[in-house]
Formats: sequence, structure tokens, C-alpha cells
Amino acid sequence: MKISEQTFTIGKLAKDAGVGVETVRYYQRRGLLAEPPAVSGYRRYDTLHLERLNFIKRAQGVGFSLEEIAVLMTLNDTRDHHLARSLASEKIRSIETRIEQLEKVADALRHLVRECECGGQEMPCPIIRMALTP
Amino acid sequence: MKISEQTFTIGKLAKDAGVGVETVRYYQRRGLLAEPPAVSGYRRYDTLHLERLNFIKRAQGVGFSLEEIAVLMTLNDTRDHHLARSLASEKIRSIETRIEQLEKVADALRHLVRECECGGQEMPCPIIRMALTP
DNA sequence: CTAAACTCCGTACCTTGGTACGTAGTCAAG
DNA sequence: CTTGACTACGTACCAAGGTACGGAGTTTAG
Repeated sequence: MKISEQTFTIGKLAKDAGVGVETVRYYQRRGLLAEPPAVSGYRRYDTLHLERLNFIKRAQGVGFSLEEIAVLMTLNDTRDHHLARSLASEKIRSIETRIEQLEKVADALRHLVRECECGGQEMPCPIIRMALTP
Repeated sequence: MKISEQTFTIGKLAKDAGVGVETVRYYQRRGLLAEPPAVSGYRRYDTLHLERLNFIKRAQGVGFSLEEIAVLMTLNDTRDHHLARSLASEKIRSIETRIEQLEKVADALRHLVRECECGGQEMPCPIIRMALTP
């Protein structure tokens, strides 16, 4: 356990975390980041706040929304591994589904482009003819 | 060429196309759908409007934005196959890129879940520990 | 003929993840 | 002690693709 006496202002916090000052405030409004005690009107943040910001960024990076991240962070408090795992698993499934959809779309488009290239200049263009042939 | 004397109101058009009345109006505002002649204040749509709506839905289904769809529809008028093909090809590339990103995210999550399952109940949960181990 | 259902039009609102702006107060350097 | 940089707070705004609402006029079924 480290004792951190080091505190810093919102500007420093935001810079260290690589986000904007307004973003920090936005997370506070959303309840994702605690509002620290203020000294004469100015909030003083510590390394725990910085870690939280880094967590949020990393979780965003693997595809969680801010809403989901809020849930993950309450799990951190309740120590609920099981629920954390099932959230992650659900996220994996939704990503896999999305990938399948995108594969289908890309296939359909590749098909259209090939048809269009073979056909040359005659009308109508198959890509546009999508409209007429379901 | 079929001559369609059949005309219908916005409600029927929307229902047939499977969209909301407000959506039809929204497309008109965006310039995606022509505003038909009105009879005593009520617009009368025909099958061409219905086909346009179906085109829009299909194009959306393969990942085009309304903005891109507007372009595709002007291509229909200018008969510009070449540009239509390059738009489609570009869309294919962007879909492929997106799929790659999603694969990476899913892999990262699968890794976390596996770690969490192996570890059992001890703290902290790897999924949550994302925060601490970059 | 009346009442329900539909239409027109403009405007405001929703989502998500922030960004920007204005006013007022405060801290730190010179 | 003044000036510039920083902070707090509230509010408005951005993209995209719609959805909802209010008031007035119209059409249609019973």
C-alpha cells in the first residue's frame, strides 16, 4: 500500500491521463470518477484518480461503453468476478456477431463490385441496381 | 415501363416501406426523397417513392450512410459506374479494417476471461486489473 | 354529421462521448 | 501587485439518424 501525499490539479491530472480537462469533468458528472476534496475551491486529485482514468481508457480500448465501465467499476468494489467474467463474455459474443454481420456486408459488396467490373459500361450499374433487385 | 396511377399517402408509404412517417419526412428534408405533388394539401406518393425508400434501406443494410446514399443516387442519374465502384471498394476496405480492429479487441477479451477463469477467486480479478497492468 | 384517424409543418428532443464557451474566482511569477 | 494561466460551474453544441410533440386542417367510416 502506498501512501500518496502527492496531489495535483485537474489540468495536471488530465494531462497525465492524456484526456482533456472537460473530459475529466464529464466523467465526474457521469459518476465515473469521484470528486476529490477541494482546497479553497480547487479540487486536488491523487494517483488513485489517475489510475481510474487509465482504467477507463483501457476499458474503452477493448470496446466497453462508459455505461458498462461504470458497472465494471462497481464490480471492483463488490469483488464479483463471476459477473465481470459474464460481462466480458457477453461483450465477446456481441463482437463476434458484429464481425459476422460485417463479413456478410463485405461479401455482398465484393460481389457487386465484381459484377459491375465484368459488365463494363452497360446500364444499369449493379451497385445502383440494388434498388430494384432485392 | 409501367404506368402507375396508384398513389398513396405518407402513412401508407411509410407502412409499406417499413419505416416511420417521420422518417419519410426526415429523408425529404435531407434531400434523399423527392416531395411529390400534393392534392389539396396532402402529398400523393407512388411506387417510385416506395422503390427509393427500399433502395435506401438496402444501401443502409450494406453499411452506407445517408450521406453516401445521397451520392449513390446522384450516380444513378449521371450513370457514373466508375465512381460507384470506387465508393463500394472504399466501403469494403473500411469494413475490413473495422473487422481487424474487432478481432483484436475480442482476442484481448478472450485472454482476460481465460486468465480470470484459471485464477479462481483470488483478487484482484484480471478483467478489473486491466487498470493496473498496461 | 360527427368523431376518429390521418396529414402538414415546425421545432425540440434522443443517443454517445465528449468539446466549446462565458463568467467569475484564484494561484503563481515577475 | 498586476498579469497571465489556471480552475469551477453551467450551459450549449457536434455528429447521425431519427423520434416526439403541438396545433391546425382534412378525410373517411359509421
